[in-house]
Amino acid sequence: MGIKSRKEREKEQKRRLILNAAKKLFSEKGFSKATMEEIAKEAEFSPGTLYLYFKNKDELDASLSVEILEFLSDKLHEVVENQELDPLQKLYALKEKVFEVYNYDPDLLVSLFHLKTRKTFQHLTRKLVERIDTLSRDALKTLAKIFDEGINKGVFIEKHPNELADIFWSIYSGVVLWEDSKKFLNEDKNFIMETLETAIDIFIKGVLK
Amino acid sequence: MGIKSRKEREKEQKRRLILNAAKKLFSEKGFSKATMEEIAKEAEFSPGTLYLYFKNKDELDASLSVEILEFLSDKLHEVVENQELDPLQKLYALKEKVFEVYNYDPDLLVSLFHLKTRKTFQHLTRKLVERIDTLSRDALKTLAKIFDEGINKGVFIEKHPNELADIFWSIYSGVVLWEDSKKFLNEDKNFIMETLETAIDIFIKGVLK
Amino acid sequence: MGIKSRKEREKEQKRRLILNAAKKLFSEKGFSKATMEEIAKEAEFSPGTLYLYFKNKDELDASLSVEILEFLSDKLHEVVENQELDPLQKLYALKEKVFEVYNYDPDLLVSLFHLKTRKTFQHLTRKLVERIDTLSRDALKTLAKIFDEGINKGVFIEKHPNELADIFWSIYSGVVLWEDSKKFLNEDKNFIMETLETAIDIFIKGVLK
Amino acid sequence: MGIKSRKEREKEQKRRLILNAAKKLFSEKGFSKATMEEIAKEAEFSPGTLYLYFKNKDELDASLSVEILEFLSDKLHEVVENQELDPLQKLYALKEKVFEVYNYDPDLLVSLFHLKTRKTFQHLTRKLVERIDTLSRDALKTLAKIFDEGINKGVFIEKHPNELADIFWSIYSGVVLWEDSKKFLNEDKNFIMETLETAIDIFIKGVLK
DNA sequence: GATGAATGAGTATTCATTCAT
DNA sequence: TATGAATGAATACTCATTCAT
Repeated sequence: MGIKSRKEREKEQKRRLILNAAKKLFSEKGFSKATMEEIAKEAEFSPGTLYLYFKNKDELDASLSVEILEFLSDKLHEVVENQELDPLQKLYALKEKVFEVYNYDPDLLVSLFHLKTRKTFQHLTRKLVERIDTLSRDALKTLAKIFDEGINKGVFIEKHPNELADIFWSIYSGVVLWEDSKKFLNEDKNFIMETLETAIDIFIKGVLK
Repeated sequence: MGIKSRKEREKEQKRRLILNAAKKLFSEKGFSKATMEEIAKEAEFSPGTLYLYFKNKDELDASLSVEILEFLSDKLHEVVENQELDPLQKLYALKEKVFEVYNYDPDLLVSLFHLKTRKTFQHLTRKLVERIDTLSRDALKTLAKIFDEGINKGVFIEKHPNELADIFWSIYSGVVLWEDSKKFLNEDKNFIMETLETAIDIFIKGVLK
Repeated sequence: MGIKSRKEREKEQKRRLILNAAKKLFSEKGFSKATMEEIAKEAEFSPGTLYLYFKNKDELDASLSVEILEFLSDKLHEVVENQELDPLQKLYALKEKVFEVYNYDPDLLVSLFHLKTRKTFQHLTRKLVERIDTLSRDALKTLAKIFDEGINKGVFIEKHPNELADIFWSIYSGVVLWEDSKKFLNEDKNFIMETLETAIDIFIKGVLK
Repeated sequence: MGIKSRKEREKEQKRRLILNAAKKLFSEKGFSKATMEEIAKEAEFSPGTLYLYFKNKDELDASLSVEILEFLSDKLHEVVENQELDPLQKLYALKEKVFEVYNYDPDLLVSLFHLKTRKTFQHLTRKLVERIDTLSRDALKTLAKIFDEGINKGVFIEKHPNELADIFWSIYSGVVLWEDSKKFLNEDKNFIMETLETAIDIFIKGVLK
């Protein structure tokens, strides 16, 4: 960490331009229907350039997920490592972080889910698969720490912390994906924030002893 | 309704064979990566035959969702219309139905979700779009009735019944999709039932006044 | 051997149409510069159809070589198994067969050489690689038999029969490839037959004791 | 001719580095499958630099052939112009030269053959095409001189000297290419020298009156 | 109805070549 | 000179869909 050359910074910026273009098109049209040519055009590069930064389409998609997981991971750590909060407060702080993630980019979760529902890691470099794996586990472990602390202090119901962490995450992603999907059945949209808030409140009430 | 000729029954059976093959492959590999040829082979038909029963790939996929929604709708009605249960009992009965659906076919939900995240209904017949829309709304309305009753009787917290119905459904699908996706990160699997049970219990505790 | 259905015969005919188109274009423009689309057009099929008969471009090329090797193999066996000929007569009969092969299709050898100079069998099915290997070895073994017999009978110089077979084959392919290549330096062409005849005569004189 | 500035010498050295890299990769993978980037990496230059020394890929390839032809031409002249040798001795001296060429660089011939089988000179500068043409004809003419002398002195069989020169050359290249190609069918390798020696001995015996 | 061979538009990917630095 | 990032035309290959049998 520390000083990066201008070249490196420029390279990273271009990488991000591509990732942003891909995120936009993947969440607009889905992974399969978004073409590399469109993504290139959106990022204002030629198709060939995409392949200087990403091995192939799958790798571009997966790199997107890594970005998101890294962002989530950071937010989770901020909460867990805040010494001034008790477990319940951490749960509420978590809710705020969840909103923050959603506000930062409402499509993040949808993009992430594309990876998770894709059944094959065949075309990805081993390195990338390992990074995704590590980040995923780390995020859940961090989440589980909060529940562990709460259970130990007798504040939360006695359940395995991992299971609670899974449920918290399921609710988060379930709500976002569900509400997001309703757009296409012509429902009013943008209830996501409200529904999410209610859902997490109900969850918090449910896990209290 | 009423008497169907043998021909009609045979036709329906074949339709179902195709739908089952499609369900299997769509949930295994996703809509885009499953090919019509594979589906045909799985159903023991030739590719051309699929087009005698379904206008195109999108329509096959959507018809699948109709099937699932009809199944879910039936289960929901059974619960809601059972006069002998109070709202809380209905919630627990609902949990049992959810398990029933999952046991009947663990892939149902994954397949349904494919529809919901598809971004275009362009290739579907109007009739089919309307049927999906009606079934979706009906299912949620039915679910909302339980919460409405519970709120009116002062058993559940005061929230909009639709919102609670959405959350219930989000949790259900969120858990299944999340746990399902973990398989690919080499986690132990088949925790779905347990996690689902805990999640719904927490939810029920959370919605009680 | 045996009865083939009309379907099978038709399929084989179409396969041959494609092989002929490929042979023509590969020897005209070389493997890399001949496109699948051109080959399809030449064979009066659509590009997709080529892939119903051959897994990929490499496999199409290799199948071409198999054809040639099978033809050569047949001719060689005819000579070797002719009981009425002594070794020297067989060598002259071989010369005739070589002309026959060349007359049957002057491009055969050039096409075959494309395979031999290609460095990777990676994209070929194992089955095809094995077939090529078997045919190649068999052809050489058959050729070696003639020399073995000649050496045993004291007619030919004492050298390893395999080595003589290799040299015979080298001369054959060397002459054809060399004379063929001269066309592109604007030399008069079609000396191949004459040069080949002289070369083999010199060889035969050289191997006699 | 004469004194070259340091600059010029340096330039020539770099040119040679590129040619060597190209020779290696062209004979390993063939012209089409060897990429300019690989060649650049092998030569420890950047891709752009290659274009400072060669107009394009075809020109690089053709320049390679010129190098080889010049080398071969030198060796041939050494033999032909040696006044102390009679025709038969020249033939044997030629055999030694052939080994010398092969030992100097076993890939030379394979690379040369790439040029000869290339179907288009379109992308080459006229100057280069003419140089290749001149060198090729000169080499053969030189070779033919030996046979001419041998025929005139009544030592060799009565055939057109050009034809004998062609056959000599065919045998040389045929053996090398053939033995080289066998590596890929998993045969033991490095028999080339032995086979070549036997082949030329048989040839010499065959051309003697 | 059922077949499955044939189609051909659509797309990911490669790579010779250029050019701003 | 030398670089190497960027280009974009070229092309192998796929797969939903059709239609003659």
